[in-house]
Amino acid sequence: MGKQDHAASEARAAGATIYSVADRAGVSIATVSRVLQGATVVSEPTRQKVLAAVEELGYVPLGAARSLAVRHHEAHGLVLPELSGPYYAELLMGFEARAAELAQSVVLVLTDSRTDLAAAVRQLATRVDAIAVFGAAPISGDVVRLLRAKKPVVVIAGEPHDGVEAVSAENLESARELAGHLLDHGRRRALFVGDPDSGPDIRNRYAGYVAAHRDRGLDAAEPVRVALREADGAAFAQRLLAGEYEADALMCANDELALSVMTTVQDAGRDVPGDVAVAGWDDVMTARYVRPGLTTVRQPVQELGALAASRLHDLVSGELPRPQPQTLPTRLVVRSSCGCPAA
Amino acid sequence: MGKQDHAASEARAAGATIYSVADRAGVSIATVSRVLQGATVVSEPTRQKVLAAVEELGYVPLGAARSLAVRHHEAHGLVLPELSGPYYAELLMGFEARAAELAQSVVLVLTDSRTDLAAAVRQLATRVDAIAVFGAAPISGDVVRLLRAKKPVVVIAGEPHDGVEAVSAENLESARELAGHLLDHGRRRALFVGDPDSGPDIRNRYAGYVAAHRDRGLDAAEPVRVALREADGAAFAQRLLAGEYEADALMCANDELALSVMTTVQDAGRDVPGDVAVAGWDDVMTARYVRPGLTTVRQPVQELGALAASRLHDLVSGELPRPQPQTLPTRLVVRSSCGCPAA
DNA sequence: CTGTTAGCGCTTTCAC
DNA sequence: GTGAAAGCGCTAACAG
Repeated sequence: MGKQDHAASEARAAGATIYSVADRAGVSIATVSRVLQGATVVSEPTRQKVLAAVEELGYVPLGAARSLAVRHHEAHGLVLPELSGPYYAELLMGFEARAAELAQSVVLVLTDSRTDLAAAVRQLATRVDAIAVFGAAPISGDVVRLLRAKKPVVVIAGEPHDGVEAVSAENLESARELAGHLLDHGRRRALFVGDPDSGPDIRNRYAGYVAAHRDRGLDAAEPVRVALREADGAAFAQRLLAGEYEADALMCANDELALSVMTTVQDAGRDVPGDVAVAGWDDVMTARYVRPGLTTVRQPVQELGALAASRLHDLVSGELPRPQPQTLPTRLVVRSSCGCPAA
Repeated sequence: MGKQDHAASEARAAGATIYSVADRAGVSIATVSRVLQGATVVSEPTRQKVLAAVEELGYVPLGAARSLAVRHHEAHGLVLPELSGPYYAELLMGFEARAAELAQSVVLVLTDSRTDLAAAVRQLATRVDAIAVFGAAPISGDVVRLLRAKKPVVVIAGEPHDGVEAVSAENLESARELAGHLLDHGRRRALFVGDPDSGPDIRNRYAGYVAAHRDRGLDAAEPVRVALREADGAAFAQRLLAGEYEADALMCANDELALSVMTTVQDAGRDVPGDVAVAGWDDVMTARYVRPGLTTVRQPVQELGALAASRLHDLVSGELPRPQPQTLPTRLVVRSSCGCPAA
């Protein structure tokens, strides 16, 4: 029985199931399933009857039932720290767009809003086929590894853990190029602003900064370890103005930092790049609106998100994980905060 | 049988099910379910055995099976146009955070990346309990209404359709205040830049602009109908510079527009606010970095997202839809692009 | 081309 | 406090 009395619920459209549709169309549920999946051949008249019934009943299939039957969710999970600033938003856009192409839903988890992150991630694993986590997201390696045992995982802008594949943008070489550019403007007291320990991205940017110095037989200074938000930049700028640091160039770990430093310093009457050159990283929208325009490095952020989604899909489809991180190229964007003449 | 040979799969951890866990712990699946849901009372020794088995097997429950059994998804859908610029990103953050509090997953659909939007939304309806769609998202009213028949829907920054509840931020009064502020600076050729037909938000901002004029016995000009992106602002600015319009103040429909207009005009040698005052809407990050600082209106965007998530949850829980739109207050942020002295 | 039927893995009465 | 068993709605053999 059970199955049989589905027919009884036909009336309340809200509860339309494959049974009520089949009933109404005068066919079996298998046929309904067939026309809805567009899979096997169904005679045109039958197909029309079914479609009509679907329409009349306003039938919306229950995804969970399908997932249970086919044994996968057709969904990817994405774990990001937050969405302020353009970086993560673009990453997400790229991820979502590619996932859409691959007919995968995306379920999003923002770690900043979670008190129990491990639980959130476990819960996420419950409803997706694979998960992409941003490298800097404060997820313990344990959780990632645990997950890895059950579902494909790729880390974005992080390092490949044991068996966990990574995708990222190139950092070291472009940082070396950017730092070199600053140095070649004749700056000799270039400071790196940002904490190399806050993640592999920043670590590599600092490494590039060091490399550029080494290339020229110069000594690289220790990094000024500050966090990457606006407020941290402003605070650093105040210390700089107070004479705590001496610098004729600032290579900031990202644009948010660079912009707040630059603005704070300018408001105090200093000239950029005259007194101090400033450079950032990311090429956010604001970078081209400020005066002088901010010299920075453009990352293919959307492509990075898309790559993550693609790899997830590959992995779900049985592809082998790539041990080496997939690295996307970046590009130095020279404007005038570095000392170059305005365009 | 079927059920019985679940035991056989115990070996391959990847396929751990509630059966293998029960088996391993020497209890029934009902008991496993109980300890995992923390629902009914389970003796401490039993609970420990189960937990141990879960741990050893690395058991990750299958969300779809639970959803099917409990007959809801514990997930909310959110349909947004895209994520460039801070507005949608903040909305999403607010939505996600509140959804997390309510123990709901969020599955995101970006319309700009979809070719077949209606299909995407139908597909979304398949896996969530309720859906929030941004008012300006190009979803036909039909789709929304169809959905409405099956699942709770709330529209964000849109208008309450028949039975579809709306949440939004206050626009008209703050627009009136902003326009009045411009006018009270003595500006007499204030133009509204943006297309009132692009959505209820903009329509109300224009209405406020008109009201401010009426308040003062002035005639309001027709709106300059341009889209809301950076490029549209620059294009308009060029036409302005070419003398196609005459204006001593520009009230732009959003900050993105305002910023590109302001920068373009400045680069051509005009003074802001000397030659022309500029105001925007949204209070994006850039608004406080440019010089002069952009006068704008701050919207409680995150709260708006949170409100949408809350309402969705209420609706799912059987609350009645509110016929009137829930409106959140906004606030005029005066900086110096309007003609006020810099702080 | 279409119908029957056996699960997919979990929750939830109902007994004991 | 614990187990047995009946579904939740859908897909996918397997027959016919």
